[in-house]
Amino acid sequence: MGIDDLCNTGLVLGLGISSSSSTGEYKSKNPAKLHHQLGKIGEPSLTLTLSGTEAFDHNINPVNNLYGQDSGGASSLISNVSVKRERSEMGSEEVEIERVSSRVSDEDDDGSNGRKKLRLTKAQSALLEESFKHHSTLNPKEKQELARELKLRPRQVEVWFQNRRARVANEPSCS
DNA sequence: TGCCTCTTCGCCGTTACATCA
DNA sequence: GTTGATGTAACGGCGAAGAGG
Repeated sequence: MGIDDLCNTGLVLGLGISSSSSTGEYKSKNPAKLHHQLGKIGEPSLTLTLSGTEAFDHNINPVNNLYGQDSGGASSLISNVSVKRERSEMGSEEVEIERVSSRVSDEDDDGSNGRKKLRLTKAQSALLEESFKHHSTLNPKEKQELARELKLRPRQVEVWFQNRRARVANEPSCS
């Protein structure tokens, strides 16, 4: 997918920080810490709107459907180890996700613990790309919002951004 | 004040899966 | 139907930095 494709998605994205912190100065140079602090200092807001498509439901690929989406954006079929961070990020909700996921894993019909590979839909990728254009890193709140909008787990959003940053780092600079 | 532990994050290298020629 | 190449989601480990004791 190229940038041109993104222009045709009809997606509208808004990102902003609704805090009174107008200086934009944070203690840490480490983006990780910066966003950690940012999450405490202000209340970043993220607005995602799908103006050109209906719900994702029309675009969900078979893999996504296989994962089963709930209202919190949590996938039901996830590995036992993948919830390590989200537990601490989201508190009780993530504990629930972990509980459900382990249940599903136990019931894995073919008995294999191999990971299923999620393929993001075009709409999901477009939204992530659009968000990435604004910020190559996400603070926890933005991550939560994005995950909710995309019906993905926060961890999946986080991984996507990680991989995306890695791709950018490996891309030859074009200008 | 300095040290230690814990927590959270991003980065890196790698693995594993899905798709295509 | 099989195979190798490619793209990428996901994992595990590591170090950095802040918070709290």
